[in-house]
Amino acid sequence: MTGRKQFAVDDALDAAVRVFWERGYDGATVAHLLEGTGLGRGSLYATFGDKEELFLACLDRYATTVAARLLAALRSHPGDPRAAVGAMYTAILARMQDPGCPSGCLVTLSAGECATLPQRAREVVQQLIAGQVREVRGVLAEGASCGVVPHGGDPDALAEYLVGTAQTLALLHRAGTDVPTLRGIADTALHVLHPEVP
Amino acid sequence: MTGRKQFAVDDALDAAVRVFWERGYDGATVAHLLEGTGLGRGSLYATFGDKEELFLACLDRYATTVAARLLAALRSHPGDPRAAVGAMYTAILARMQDPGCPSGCLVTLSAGECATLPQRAREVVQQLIAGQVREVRGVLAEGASCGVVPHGGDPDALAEYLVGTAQTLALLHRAGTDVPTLRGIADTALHVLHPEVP
DNA sequence: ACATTCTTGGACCGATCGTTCCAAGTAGCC
DNA sequence: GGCTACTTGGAACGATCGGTCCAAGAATGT
Repeated sequence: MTGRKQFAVDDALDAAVRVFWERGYDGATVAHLLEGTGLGRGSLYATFGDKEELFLACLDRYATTVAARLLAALRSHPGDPRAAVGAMYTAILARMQDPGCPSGCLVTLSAGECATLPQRAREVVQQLIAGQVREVRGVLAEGASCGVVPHGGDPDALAEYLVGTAQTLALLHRAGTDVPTLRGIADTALHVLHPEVP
Repeated sequence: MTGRKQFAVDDALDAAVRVFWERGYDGATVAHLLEGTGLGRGSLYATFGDKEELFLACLDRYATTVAARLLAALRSHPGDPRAAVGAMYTAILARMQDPGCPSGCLVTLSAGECATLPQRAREVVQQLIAGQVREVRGVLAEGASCGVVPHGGDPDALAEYLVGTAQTLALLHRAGTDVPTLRGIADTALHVLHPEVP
């Protein structure tokens, strides 16, 4: 029919990300992916390989586009960990109010699916979460050297806790919790960085 | 072959809970349920109806057995919300170290699956989460009247936050996080109930 | 103009999904 | 001991799953 590709690979990838984001790895069928991307079977398999490979490509795409914006928010307040993490939470909540965006977070969704995920996908998901923790830990360390993080406990646990809270927001959003309630949860979580209270 | 039932319904239900708990609603096939319960197709369908009805029965069973134990821990420290929620977290973490128990929590797992769950199941999951929040809110209110909860913000948000943290523990456990790390997260989260710090 | 290379949509595949159905057989009742 | 009511395991069902294959046709190079 054509000779050269009739579509932009990145556009199709974005569409596939959206399908997985809406339905999860198991819940997204190839038929859903075909409908979402607008591709035919031949094009999809020739371009992306099988469902697992496509999913891995989608995780990567998600990390470099969607998650990257959250990371930018996190880094936008150097030296002030509370403002940095707060900005990340705010960015997450803002995205949830975009009706064009699926609910929750692809990484959180996939983390819940870990038990039934292909091994490579499970490993990538774990790496993505570990990467988020590493980023937050970096921000905290930077702030601690400026004397802004007065927390007395384990800094590693603090970073995991803050990332875990972000995943809580995504999970509860997926379960139908409204954004104002999530805002309250995020604000409450940030009190840990604030022993002297609001 | 028999004339009267050859198995205890509650035992079969417990086995089915375990299967759903391990693989989620979508991931658990009827074949898995047959293997897990040891029943034949005829017995399973005659006793529990279709997969959705069985799942609803499993959610109920889970709530009245597994979740009930966590609730008991929560209520075991009347007047001391921090000890109460801490005991609940400890009970969650203790269960995770039981090798005979699937990882995470059936409710949390199902919350992540909400988008692809049958409507009635989704509603039940939301009700279960709302019930947990109500319980924690009750404990907090009881403690506040005793002057133990010094938090200045929204008490509803505080309850949702504490339940959300429990779900974080379950989600991260499912994703492979080890229990000591989860312990650190739980301890960090409890600092919110402790403005004057450890 | 021709041959080659690549893309494309759909037909098609075996496997597996959830569900229905039924012959075989047992327990309880009169 | 016959009759009814019930349970049971497995056969079988249509639908759908992920994946393969291929004829048709368009772009490229010479």
